Amino acid sequence: MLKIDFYERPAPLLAPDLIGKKLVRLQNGTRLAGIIIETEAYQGQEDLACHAHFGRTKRNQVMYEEPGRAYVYFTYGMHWLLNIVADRFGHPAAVLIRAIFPVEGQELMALNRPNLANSHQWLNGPAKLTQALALNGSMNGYDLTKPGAELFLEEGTAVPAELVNIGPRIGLGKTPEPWLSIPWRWELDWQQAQNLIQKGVK
DNA sequence: CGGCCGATTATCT
DNA sequence: GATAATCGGCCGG
Repeated sequence: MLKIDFYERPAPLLAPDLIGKKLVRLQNGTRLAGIIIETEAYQGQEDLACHAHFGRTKRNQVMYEEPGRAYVYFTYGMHWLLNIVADRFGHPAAVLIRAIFPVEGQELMALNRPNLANSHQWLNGPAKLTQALALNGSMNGYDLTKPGAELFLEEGTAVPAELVNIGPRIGLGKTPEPWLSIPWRWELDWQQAQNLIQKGVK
C-alpha cells in the first residue's frame, strides 16, 4: 500500500506517477483492481479549471485536507468522479482518475457495470470506473493510506515514460486560456496497457 | 468512426 | 437560475 509521502506533492507531479499504479477496492471482502491508465491534474486556487478556484466550499473542502484522501464528487446530475487529493495540507490539489485497465475482480466489476463489459470501452471514463468499483459520495474524504482501508493504491506496473501520451485536460467547457490548454492530462492507451500488463502480472 | 444531443440534480452565483 | 472534470444513444459518412 502506498503511503502519504507518495501523495504529498503538487498534482502535476503526482498525476504522471499514478499511471501504472494499481487502484484496489475491497467490496465485501472481494478485491476489485485496475491499473490506472489516465489521469488529470487540478492544482490550486490559481488553476481556473480547479474546483478550488472560488475558494473553499463544502464540496471542495477535501482538496484542502491531507494528501492521499479520496475526493469524490457528483456531476451532470448522475455521475460520481474519483480524485485523489495531492499536495500539502491546506493547499487544494487533486488528480482525477479517468481510466483503469482491469486486472482483478472483473466478474464483480461486470455486475457493477454490466452495459459494456468486455468491450475495450469498458472503463475508459471517470464515471465508468466509479460504477465498476462501487464508489460514490459515501467515499468522499476516505483515507487511502489508513491500515485496513477498502480503497488504496499498490505499486502496480512500471510504465516507461515514452509510452505515456500528454495533452490538455478534457471537458473543461468555457474555462479560459491558458488553463484550457495546459498539458495536465496523462494517458497510456489500452493496447499499450494490455501489452505491458499481460506480460507479468496476472 | 465522429458529431450532436438529452438525461438529471447537487452545487454555487 | 445556470452550470457541470460525463455517458450512451442516434444520426450520417
